Amino acid sequence: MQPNGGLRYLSLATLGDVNDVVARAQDLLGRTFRAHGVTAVITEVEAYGGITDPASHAFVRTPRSEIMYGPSGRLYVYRIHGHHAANIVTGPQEVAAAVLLRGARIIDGLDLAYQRRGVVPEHQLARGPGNLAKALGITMADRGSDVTAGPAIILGERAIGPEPLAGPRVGVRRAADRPWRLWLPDEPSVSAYRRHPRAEP
DNA sequence: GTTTAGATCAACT
DNA sequence: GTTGATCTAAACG
Repeated sequence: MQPNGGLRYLSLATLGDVNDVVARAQDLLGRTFRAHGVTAVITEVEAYGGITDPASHAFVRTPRSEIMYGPSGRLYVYRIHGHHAANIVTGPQEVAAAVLLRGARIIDGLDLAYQRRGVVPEHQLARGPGNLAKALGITMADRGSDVTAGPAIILGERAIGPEPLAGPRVGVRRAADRPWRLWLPDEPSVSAYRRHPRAEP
Protein backbone atom coordinates (compact mmCIF):
# COMPACT_ATOMS: atom_id res chain seq x y z
CA MET A 1 0.00 0.00 0.00
CA GLN A 2 1.19 3.48 -0.81
CA PRO A 3 2.17 5.69 2.11
CA ASN A 4 -0.31 8.27 0.98
CA GLY A 5 -2.99 5.93 -0.23
CA GLY A 6 -5.78 3.80 0.97
CA LEU A 7 -7.10 3.37 4.44
CA ARG A 8 -5.16 6.16 6.08
CA TYR A 9 -7.68 8.69 4.92
CA LEU A 10 -10.79 6.80 5.92
CA SER A 11 -12.77 8.56 8.59
CA LEU A 12 -12.20 7.75 12.22
CA ALA A 13 -15.78 6.59 12.37
CA THR A 14 -14.82 3.89 9.91
CA LEU A 15 -11.59 3.01 11.63
CA GLY A 16 -12.86 3.14 15.16
CA ASP A 17 -11.60 5.40 17.90
CA VAL A 18 -7.84 5.83 17.61
CA ASN A 19 -7.78 6.22 21.37
CA ASP A 20 -8.56 2.51 21.56
CA VAL A 21 -4.84 1.87 21.44
CA VAL A 22 -4.35 4.18 24.40
CA ALA A 23 -7.02 2.29 26.32
CA ARG A 24 -5.30 -0.95 25.41
CA ALA A 25 -1.98 0.47 26.55
CA GLN A 26 -3.53 1.45 29.85
CA ASP A 27 -4.96 -2.03 30.17
CA LEU A 28 -1.49 -3.53 29.84
CA LEU A 29 -0.11 -1.48 32.72
CA GLY A 30 0.11 -3.46 35.93
CA ARG A 31 -0.23 -6.81 34.19
CA THR A 32 2.34 -9.53 34.53
CA PHE A 33 4.36 -10.42 31.47
CA ARG A 34 6.46 -13.56 31.42
CA ALA A 35 9.09 -14.28 28.79
CA HIS A 36 11.87 -16.85 28.66
CA GLY A 37 11.89 -17.59 32.36
CA VAL A 38 11.48 -14.06 33.72
CA THR A 39 8.22 -12.58 35.02
CA ALA A 40 7.71 -8.82 35.25
CA VAL A 41 4.95 -6.34 36.01
CA ILE A 42 4.54 -3.82 33.20
CA THR A 43 5.05 -0.30 34.55
CA GLU A 44 5.56 1.84 31.45
CA VAL A 45 4.18 1.64 27.90
CA GLU A 46 3.76 3.75 24.81
CA ALA A 47 0.81 3.57 22.41
CA TYR A 48 1.48 3.68 18.66
CA GLY A 49 -1.54 4.36 16.50
CA GLY A 50 -0.48 2.59 13.31
CA ILE A 51 -1.74 4.28 10.16
CA THR A 52 -3.11 7.17 12.23
CA ASP A 53 0.27 7.87 13.82
CA PRO A 54 3.33 9.27 11.98
CA ALA A 55 5.55 7.98 14.79
CA SER A 56 4.42 4.38 14.24
CA HIS A 57 6.48 1.99 12.15
CA ALA A 58 3.14 0.86 10.73
CA PHE A 59 2.54 4.34 9.32
CA VAL A 60 4.20 2.91 6.23
CA ARG A 61 3.10 -0.61 5.42
CA THR A 62 6.11 -2.78 4.55
CA PRO A 63 6.99 -6.41 5.21
CA ARG A 64 8.59 -5.30 8.46
CA SER A 65 5.44 -3.62 9.76
CA GLU A 66 3.12 -6.24 8.31
CA ILE A 67 2.90 -8.06 11.64
CA MET A 68 1.05 -5.05 13.08
CA TYR A 69 -1.63 -5.43 10.42
CA GLY A 70 -2.32 -8.92 11.69
CA PRO A 71 -4.22 -10.29 14.68
CA SER A 72 -3.84 -8.55 18.03
CA GLY A 73 -1.78 -10.15 20.75
CA ARG A 74 1.21 -10.82 18.52
CA LEU A 75 4.67 -9.53 19.32
CA TYR A 76 6.31 -6.92 17.10
CA VAL A 77 10.05 -6.75 17.79
CA TYR A 78 12.47 -4.34 16.20
CA ARG A 79 16.14 -3.53 16.60
CA ILE A 80 17.44 -0.21 17.77
CA HIS A 81 20.96 0.80 18.76
CA GLY A 82 22.02 -2.80 18.96
CA HIS A 83 19.16 -3.60 21.32
CA HIS A 84 15.68 -4.97 20.79
CA ALA A 85 12.31 -3.42 21.61
CA ALA A 86 9.09 -5.37 22.11
CA ASN A 87 5.57 -4.30 21.17
CA ILE A 88 2.22 -6.00 21.58
CA VAL A 89 -0.06 -5.61 18.55
CA THR A 90 -3.45 -4.30 19.62
CA GLY A 91 -5.39 -3.85 16.41
CA PRO A 92 -7.90 -3.23 14.95
CA GLN A 93 -6.18 -4.91 12.02
CA GLU A 94 -6.98 -2.03 9.65
CA VAL A 95 -5.31 0.41 12.05
CA ALA A 96 -2.20 -1.64 12.84
CA ALA A 97 -1.79 -0.18 16.31
CA ALA A 98 0.66 -1.55 18.86
CA VAL A 99 1.93 -0.86 22.36
CA LEU A 100 5.65 -0.58 23.11
CA LEU A 101 6.78 -2.08 26.40
CA ARG A 102 9.12 0.47 27.97
CA GLY A 103 9.43 -0.50 31.62
CA ALA A 104 8.75 -3.34 33.99
CA ARG A 105 9.50 -4.53 37.51
CA ILE A 106 10.95 -8.02 37.65
CA ILE A 107 9.10 -10.19 40.16
CA ASP A 108 10.39 -13.63 39.25
CA GLY A 109 13.46 -15.03 37.56
CA LEU A 110 15.76 -12.37 38.97
CA ASP A 111 18.81 -14.60 38.60
CA LEU A 112 18.15 -15.01 34.90
CA ALA A 113 17.49 -11.30 34.46
CA TYR A 114 20.77 -10.39 36.19
CA GLN A 115 22.54 -12.99 34.09
CA ARG A 116 21.32 -11.24 30.95
CA ARG A 117 21.78 -7.66 32.16
CA GLY A 118 24.90 -7.86 34.26
CA VAL A 119 25.49 -5.87 37.41
CA VAL A 120 22.84 -3.15 37.60
CA PRO A 121 20.47 -1.94 40.31
CA GLU A 122 17.40 -4.14 40.48
CA HIS A 123 14.99 -1.40 39.45
CA GLN A 124 17.04 -0.86 36.29
CA LEU A 125 16.89 -4.45 35.09
CA ALA A 126 13.95 -3.69 32.80
CA ARG A 127 13.90 0.11 32.70
CA GLY A 128 13.82 1.27 29.09
CA PRO A 129 12.67 -0.79 26.10
CA GLY A 130 16.12 -2.12 25.24
CA ASN A 131 16.82 -3.21 28.78
CA LEU A 132 13.35 -4.72 29.16
CA ALA A 133 13.78 -6.86 26.06
CA LYS A 134 17.24 -7.94 27.16
CA ALA A 135 16.19 -8.85 30.70
CA LEU A 136 13.33 -10.91 29.34
CA GLY A 137 15.44 -12.51 26.62
CA ILE A 138 13.30 -11.14 23.79
CA THR A 139 14.92 -11.07 20.34
CA MET A 140 13.88 -11.01 16.70
CA ALA A 141 13.24 -14.74 17.05
CA ASP A 142 10.15 -13.82 19.11
CA ARG A 143 8.53 -11.76 16.36
CA GLY A 144 4.98 -12.92 15.80
CA SER A 145 4.70 -14.77 19.09
CA ASP A 146 1.15 -14.85 20.46
CA VAL A 147 1.39 -13.40 23.96
CA THR A 148 -1.96 -14.92 24.86
CA ALA A 149 -0.87 -18.41 23.93
CA GLY A 150 2.51 -18.94 25.58
CA PRO A 151 4.32 -20.93 26.68
CA ALA A 152 7.63 -19.08 26.24
CA ILE A 153 5.91 -15.68 26.33
CA ILE A 154 2.61 -15.10 28.09
CA LEU A 155 0.69 -12.01 29.16
CA GLY A 156 -0.93 -12.37 32.58
CA GLU A 157 -3.61 -10.72 34.67
CA ARG A 158 -3.36 -7.39 36.42
CA ALA A 159 -1.15 -7.54 39.49
CA ILE A 160 -1.30 -3.88 40.54
CA GLY A 161 -3.64 -1.15 39.39
CA PRO A 162 -2.96 2.41 40.47
CA GLU A 163 -4.12 5.21 38.18
CA PRO A 164 -1.52 5.74 35.45
CA LEU A 165 0.10 9.01 34.54
CA ALA A 166 0.49 10.14 30.91
CA GLY A 167 2.86 12.28 28.88
CA PRO A 168 4.55 12.56 25.47
CA ARG A 169 6.45 9.58 24.09
CA VAL A 170 10.19 9.30 24.55
CA GLY A 171 12.51 10.16 21.69
CA VAL A 172 9.95 10.33 18.90
CA ARG A 173 10.56 12.95 16.28
CA ARG A 174 7.10 12.99 14.71
CA ALA A 175 3.88 13.47 16.66
CA ALA A 176 6.17 14.36 19.54
CA ASP A 177 3.41 15.94 21.61
CA ARG A 178 0.83 13.16 21.69
CA PRO A 179 0.56 12.13 25.35
CA TRP A 180 0.57 8.44 24.53
CA ARG A 181 3.20 7.36 27.01
CA LEU A 182 1.61 5.86 30.11
CA TRP A 183 3.25 4.80 33.34
CA LEU A 184 2.49 3.86 36.91
CA PRO A 185 3.30 6.41 39.62
CA ASP A 186 6.13 5.88 42.07
CA GLU A 187 7.74 3.12 40.02
CA PRO A 188 11.53 3.32 39.78
CA SER A 189 11.42 1.05 36.73
CA VAL A 190 9.94 3.90 34.69
CA SER A 191 12.41 5.67 32.43
CA ALA A 192 12.82 9.43 32.21
CA TYR A 193 11.32 11.54 29.47
CA ARG A 194 13.59 12.75 26.73
CA ARG A 195 12.37 14.78 23.81
CA HIS A 196 13.88 14.09 20.41
CA PRO A 197 16.46 16.82 19.65
CA ARG A 198 14.94 17.43 16.22
CA ALA A 199 11.29 17.15 17.18
CA GLU A 200 9.19 20.07 16.06
CA PRO A 201 8.61 22.73 18.69
C1' DG B 1 12.81 -0.63 -2.29
C1' DT B 2 13.42 -2.90 2.45
C1' DT B 3 15.82 -4.83 6.19
C1' DT B 4 19.52 -5.06 9.08
C1' DA B 5 23.76 -3.84 11.53
C1' DG B 6 26.36 -0.30 13.56
C1' DA B 7 26.80 4.09 14.94
C1' DT B 8 25.52 9.29 17.39
C1' DC B 9 24.85 12.54 20.67
C1' DA B 10 21.62 15.12 23.70
C1' DA B 11 19.51 14.11 27.77
C1' DC B 12 19.37 11.33 31.26
C1' DT B 13 21.53 8.91 35.94
C1' DG C 1 28.52 6.13 32.49
C1' DT C 2 23.82 4.86 29.90
C1' DT C 3 20.33 5.00 26.70
C1' DG C 4 17.62 5.12 22.38
C1' DA C 5 10.08 4.24 17.47
C1' DT C 6 17.12 8.10 14.91
C1' DC C 7 20.12 7.99 11.10
C1' DT C 8 23.11 6.15 7.41
C1' DA C 9 25.02 2.73 4.61
C1' DA C 10 25.66 -1.96 3.23
C1' DA C 11 23.27 -6.33 2.29
C1' DC C 12 19.58 -8.34 0.81
C1' DG C 13 15.37 -10.13 -2.71
